[in-house]
Amino acid sequence: MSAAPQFTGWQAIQAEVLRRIHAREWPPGQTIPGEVALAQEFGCARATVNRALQALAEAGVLERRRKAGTRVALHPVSKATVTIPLIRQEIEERGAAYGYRLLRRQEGTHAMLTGPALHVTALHFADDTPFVLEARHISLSVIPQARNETFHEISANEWLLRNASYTSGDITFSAQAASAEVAQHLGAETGAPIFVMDRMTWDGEAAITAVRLSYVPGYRIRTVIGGS
Amino acid sequence: MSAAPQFTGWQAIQAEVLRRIHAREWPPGQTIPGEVALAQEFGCARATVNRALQALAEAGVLERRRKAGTRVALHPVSKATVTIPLIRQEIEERGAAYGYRLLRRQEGTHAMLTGPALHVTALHFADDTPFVLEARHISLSVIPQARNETFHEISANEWLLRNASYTSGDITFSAQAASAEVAQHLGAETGAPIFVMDRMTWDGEAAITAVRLSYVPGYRIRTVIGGS
DNA sequence: CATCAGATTATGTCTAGACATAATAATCTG
DNA sequence: CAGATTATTATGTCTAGACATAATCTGATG
Repeated sequence: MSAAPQFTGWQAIQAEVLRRIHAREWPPGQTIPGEVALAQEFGCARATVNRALQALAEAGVLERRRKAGTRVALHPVSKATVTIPLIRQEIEERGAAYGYRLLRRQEGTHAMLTGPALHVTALHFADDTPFVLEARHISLSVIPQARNETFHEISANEWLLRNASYTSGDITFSAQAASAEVAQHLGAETGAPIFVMDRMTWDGEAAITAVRLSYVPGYRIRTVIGGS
Repeated sequence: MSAAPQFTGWQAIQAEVLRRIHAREWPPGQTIPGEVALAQEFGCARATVNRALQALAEAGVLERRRKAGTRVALHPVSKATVTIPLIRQEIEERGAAYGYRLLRRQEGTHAMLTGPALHVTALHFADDTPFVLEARHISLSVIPQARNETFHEISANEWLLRNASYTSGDITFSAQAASAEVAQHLGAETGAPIFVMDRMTWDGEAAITAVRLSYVPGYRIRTVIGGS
């Protein structure tokens, strides 16, 4: 072994490993050579091989366990990374003009939030046509300064980014039938299939905000997997 | 300064950096100290700091540019990783019995695939109730051995995992109104909001398969962000 | 035979130093 | 002063060696 075509950089090694997997040289389930062996074959330091394999493990292509070694994942668990953009950003990236209108703002409570909550409903426009309806609840005990904001000029979406930070969140996507209210705001028929994104964010243990985004019919979210 | 509680491991450093960001010690947009400075402060090697910062940059929390330094991202672009499980696996993880039935299998062509294609329609059940309708097109020029498979016992979903590998893919999620046919198979009303996942996979330049999964009403996909 | 303690081993991570690279800042030149 | 060239600098990556950690394997023991 040697004469190895001098792979330069851990990304090159990652590519070569991927090639062998796709070429079925290392079929799913098989244990691949150890890091030291690969390092010698590729003519590089073990740390370099480690970097490459670790990245592939994170991507779900490999499964690694101490002592047991590294195996090609049986079920290449496709992990698709969906980037959740700012609404304004998403609209402007489509080449449309961003518009915003506050629909309602009132205090109350919410099942998922402790203490008083601020309820804000607003509509985001792309070139004067409704794009997404934002129904949000903000915890006033965690973010009291929200009380002083009218949300008339700036959306809660952006205001929170500037005034609060979160440590974790939870998102679900689903398809819902448009209620009469949602349909009216989005300019759709009642009962139309609506792509809905529910998000909940926490700062440590404290729940900050719960939001439901109802997108205009035809909306789709796109993502790429394995994109080299 | 100093007395720094000996941060051990790059993950600890990552945590500390995250803490400073959340605590607004390093507000969004601000350039944080260079790697050498941090390494000295934390009492570790620069490579360790590098590992931590690189991971955070990959997560979208930091923006790094050579010479310019490292800045806290202005828009914490939430990157949610959605794991796309095998259908069987997803059903069994819900504690339901998996069932499968082939509905149709015929040769033809497909707009996104070059050459002849095999069209397979099948239904996946959870405890005898329909769960998802799979409408798939397989390129016969890329995967000719698909011709010899009846897909009567095994779903195309699983068969492809065992018999083909992909290098890249493209997924879109959307909400669609159930067509009469879809509604009938899923036991839903025509026009009901259906969560739809369209997937396209390639092996290099060759398009392998295009599939549309129409989920039973009420289905939702869930993901977590920032989960430590 | 079943169980537990110790030897083995592959991965996980750190270190200290080095060179590469890209982008900014400074300087020189017409 | 504008434009081109060079110096500087922060990140990107590699190396060689070391120790840590967790599993597995081995063998001894009851």
